[in-house]
Amino acid sequence: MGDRASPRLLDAERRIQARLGDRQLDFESMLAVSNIYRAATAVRRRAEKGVLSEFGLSWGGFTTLWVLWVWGEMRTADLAEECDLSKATLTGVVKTLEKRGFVERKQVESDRRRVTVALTDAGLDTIERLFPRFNRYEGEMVRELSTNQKQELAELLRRVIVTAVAE
Amino acid sequence: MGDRASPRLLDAERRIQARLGDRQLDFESMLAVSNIYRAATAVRRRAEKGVLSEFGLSWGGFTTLWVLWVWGEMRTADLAEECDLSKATLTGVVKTLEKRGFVERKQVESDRRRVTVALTDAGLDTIERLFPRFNRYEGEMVRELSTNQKQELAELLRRVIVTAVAE
DNA sequence: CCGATTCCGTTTGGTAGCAAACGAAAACCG
DNA sequence: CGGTTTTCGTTTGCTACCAAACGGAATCGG
Repeated sequence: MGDRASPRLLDAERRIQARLGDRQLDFESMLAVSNIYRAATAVRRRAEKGVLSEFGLSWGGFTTLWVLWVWGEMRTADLAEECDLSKATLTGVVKTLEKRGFVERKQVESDRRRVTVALTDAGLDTIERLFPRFNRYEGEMVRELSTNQKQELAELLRRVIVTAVAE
Repeated sequence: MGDRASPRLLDAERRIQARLGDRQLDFESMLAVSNIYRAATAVRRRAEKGVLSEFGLSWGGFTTLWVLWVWGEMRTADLAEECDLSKATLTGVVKTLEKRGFVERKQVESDRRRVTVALTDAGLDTIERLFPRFNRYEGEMVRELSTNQKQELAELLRRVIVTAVAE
């Protein structure tokens, strides 16, 4: 209950209650959700300033490279879904990755509306050197958690994801 | 163990291992970190498409309004820190909020480099109507979790935040 | 005092992110 | 076939986000 012990947060809670008047406040949910967001921001910033910047990659760029590495050449639409990005955003990310020489676009002969994206040799080399370091960095981010706690965390988050994604 | 049970993920794990060869993979950490990010994205998107869009606010805009509501008029630098944004980003967010009529800037008389930001009447009215709904939405996002699990989740994330933010 | 330094918010230039509109290509169907 | 509809990826227009550079204002040191 480290959060509850913080005078900073107790103060905030008191202020919020004052603003809310009689209306009830679901403090546990508020804390859970806001911590999800803060953790994600912190972890992303850390990754981008640390490992990723050395390779000239953003979080989204890394994700895209990683997906292509694991799954191989893919159509734009599938790649976007796998990266959890809109088609429009993926177009931009791929454009940047192309500029950096990490990926290449290929027109599909049988259907000229379609385009596939694949790693270049440089992209392959980069992700193969980068991923082990990224995975090590991930380990550092959760180093205060036991193996069980990591699994517990992943599972709790999975339930939130399922709820949030469902329409 | 929901994640491990998914054939989709097992397949991915196998592929990653194949790419990695003999090098070891810290799968628990990978899953924990990637789920943090996916959960944050899902929760944010859901909030922006649901509650927030009705009020013409982004996640960052809402956060800013909320901080100003709880803490009152603030200097730009403090507001940026409290919102966990860079000064530059906050300038933009405040500009948007000003355009929408939610906040106003005030030059500080005693030190003309400084600027404070405060809620307008419209901003106050908005956040007072919005926050209860946002808090209800937060509850929905974690409705699959017991109170203990919410606290557990918040605590596990707090440890990650502390690790990631420390330099 | 006054020159150098520090402090503060904004601007600049870049990437990332989305929805909606678009244009070309394929598929559908009468 | 040929017109309509659907399916693609991209473009457009917007907000958000950051680091670094900037420029005005305050402060510090002699």
